[in-house]
Amino acid sequence: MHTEGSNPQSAIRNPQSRDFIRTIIAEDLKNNKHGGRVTTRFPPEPNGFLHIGHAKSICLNFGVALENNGVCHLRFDDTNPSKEEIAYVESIKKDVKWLGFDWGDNLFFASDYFEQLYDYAVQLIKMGKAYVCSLSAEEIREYRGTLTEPGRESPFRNRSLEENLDLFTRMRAGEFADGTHVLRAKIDMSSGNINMRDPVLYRILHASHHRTGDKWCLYPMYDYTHPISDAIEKITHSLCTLEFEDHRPFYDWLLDTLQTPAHPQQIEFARLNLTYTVMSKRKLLKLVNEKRVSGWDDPRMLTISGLRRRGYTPAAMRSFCDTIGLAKRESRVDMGVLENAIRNDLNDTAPRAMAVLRPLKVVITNYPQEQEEELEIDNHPKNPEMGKRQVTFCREIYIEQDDFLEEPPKKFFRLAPGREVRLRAAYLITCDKVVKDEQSGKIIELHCTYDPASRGGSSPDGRKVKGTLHWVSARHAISAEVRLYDRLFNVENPEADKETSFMSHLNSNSLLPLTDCRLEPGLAAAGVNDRFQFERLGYFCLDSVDTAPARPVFNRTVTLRDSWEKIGKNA
RNA sequence: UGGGGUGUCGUCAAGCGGUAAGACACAGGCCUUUGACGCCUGCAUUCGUAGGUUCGAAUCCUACCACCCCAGCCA
Repeated sequence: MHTEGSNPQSAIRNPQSRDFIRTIIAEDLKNNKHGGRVTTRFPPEPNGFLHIGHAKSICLNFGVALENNGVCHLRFDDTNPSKEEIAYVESIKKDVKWLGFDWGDNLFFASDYFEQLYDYAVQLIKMGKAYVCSLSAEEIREYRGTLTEPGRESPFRNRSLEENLDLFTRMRAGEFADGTHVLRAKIDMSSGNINMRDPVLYRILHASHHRTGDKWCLYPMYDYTHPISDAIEKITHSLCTLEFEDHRPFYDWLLDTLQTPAHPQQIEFARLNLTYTVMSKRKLLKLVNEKRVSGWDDPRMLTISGLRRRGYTPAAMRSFCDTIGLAKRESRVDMGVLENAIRNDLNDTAPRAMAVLRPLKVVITNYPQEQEEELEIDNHPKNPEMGKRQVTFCREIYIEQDDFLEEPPKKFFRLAPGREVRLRAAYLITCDKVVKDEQSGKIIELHCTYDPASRGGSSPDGRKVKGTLHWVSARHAISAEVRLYDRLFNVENPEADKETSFMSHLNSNSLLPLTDCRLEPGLAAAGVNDRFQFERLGYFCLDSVDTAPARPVFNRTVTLRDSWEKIGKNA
C-alpha cells in the first residue's frame, strides 16, 4: 500500500475522553493487574471481508494498545476450514494495514495452536472434565434442553478415562466419519446458561484447511479455541461484542480449569450498526453472491475495501470510530456521522477542481471565436500551500444543467434568462437567449454575453452577483464517467422487519452512472489515491477498478452539504 | 417460565451523590468568487416508570416496565 494510512499515532485518542473499556484498563494498569502490560488482539475469522464494524474493533484494540504502550496482535480465528479462505486473510491484512495499524511480528493463527489445543483437550479428559459424546447432532440438541428447561446428561457422559482417551485419539487419527463423535466439556447440563451445558469442544471435519492442509480431521470450536489462544498469547484484555457475554462463564471456566499461565479478561461492547445499511458478513456475502453489488469492494458496500474504493481515507475512518464512542447499549449510528467524518477530512485535504456532470453548452457571443486565455485559480480556498493552477477559458463552455432554469423560483440565484452570474474565477456572464430544439423543446444551448471588465470573476463596479457557477471549457475539457452513489438501502433499518427480507429494501437508485461528464483537463493526471473536491458538487476519486487509460471513471465519495436542496425540500 | 445484558436530547454519547459535556441532525443569523468551508445563537428544569434514602440523586435502595442476546458439531 501507499503511505497514507501509515500514521498510527494519529489514532491515539484524547486520553480525557474515556469509554468504559479504557476506564477498566486504566484501573487495571493502576493496580498492576497484568504486570502493567496491555496486550489486545483483533481476531477475525477469514471467511469474508472486513467492514466498518470491524474498523470499530480494530481502532479499539490497536488504539488501546498504542495508548498504553502495549501491543495488539492480529490473530486469525481459523477453526472452521469449510468457510475460510486464504484470499480472505490477505484482504484482512491489507485492510488493517490500510487503516493505519501495525501488528509488527504479532501475526498469529489459531491453527498454529492446534497441537497445543489438542494437548489441553487431552488434559481436560484426564481431569475428567471432558468426554467423547457419540450422540448425533440432533440428539445433542434434544438433550440440551431449552431456554427454560434444563438439559439431560448424555448417556456417554460417564465413559471411562481410558475410553475417552482412546476414542479421542482415534478421532484425530481419522477413524470416524464426520458427525459421529464430538468432544464435550463436562460442566452442568442444568445450567441456566446454555453455554455451560457440556459445550462441544471438538468436532470431526474431514476438510482441508487453508493452512494445515489435511493434517487434521478434528477441529476445535471457537468457544474452546478463543480463550486458550488468548492465554497462549498472554492477551490481557480480550475485547469482543455483546453476544459473547453469555460465553464468558465458559471462557473463565476453561482457563481456570486448565490453570493456564495467563487468564485474560474478556470485556464485551456493542457492535456498530449504521442506518441505511446492513453489517453482517452473511448479509454482505448475500449481496455479493446475488450480484446486487459488483463485489465486496463495490463502493456502496460499507466494507473497508468498498469504502476505500469509494474514496474514504483511513484518517476519516479512524475519526469516525472515535466519534461514535463505545458502550454496551445497542444502537444505530446515523450514516450522516460517517459522511461528516469524510467531509471534514477531505475539506482540508482535497484540492478543488471543476467538473460538469450534466453539461449544458454556453456560447459567449461577445467573446472572440479564436481567443483563449489562461485563468489562475486556487487549488484550495483556505490553504495557499496547495498552490494554484491554470484553467483555459474560451467562447464555448459547459455549465451544469441544474444551474440554469428558464423560470427560476424565489431564492434561485443561478442562471436564468436575463440574469447575471459569475463563472468561478472567470467572468460575469448574462444570459441573453435560450436555444431550444424545435421538435422536443429541449434546451440545447445558452447564448450569453460576458463583461470583459470582470476578469477573474470580480465585479468591477461593485454590483452584487450572488450566484457563482463552476464551468469547464468545451474545447479543452476531458470526458469521463462519473458514478454517483446513494445509500444502498432505502430504509433506516433494513433488518427491522423480520417478516421481510432486508433485500427487499435495496435502493434501486444507489448507483447512477453519468457517462458524458466534462472535467477540467488537469484531472486527466489523477491517480488512484488522489481525491478531489469537484466544486459545488462533492468529493470524488478515481475508481481503482474500472478506470482505463484515457477513459477515467470517478466515484463520488460524498456530496457537499447542500442547503439549496434543503430549501427545495422544505418548500 | 431459565440465563445474560441494556435503558440520559431526533441519533450516537459523557456523567460514577453536588445540581445534565460533546458530536451528528435540526432551526435561525453572519460571512462567502464553492448556496461549500468558517463563525455566532438556539436545541434534555430532565436522565424507562413509580416509590424510597439524602440538605442534595441520572448517579444509592426497592419494585415494576420496555428492549436486546442465548437452545450451531458457526464465529
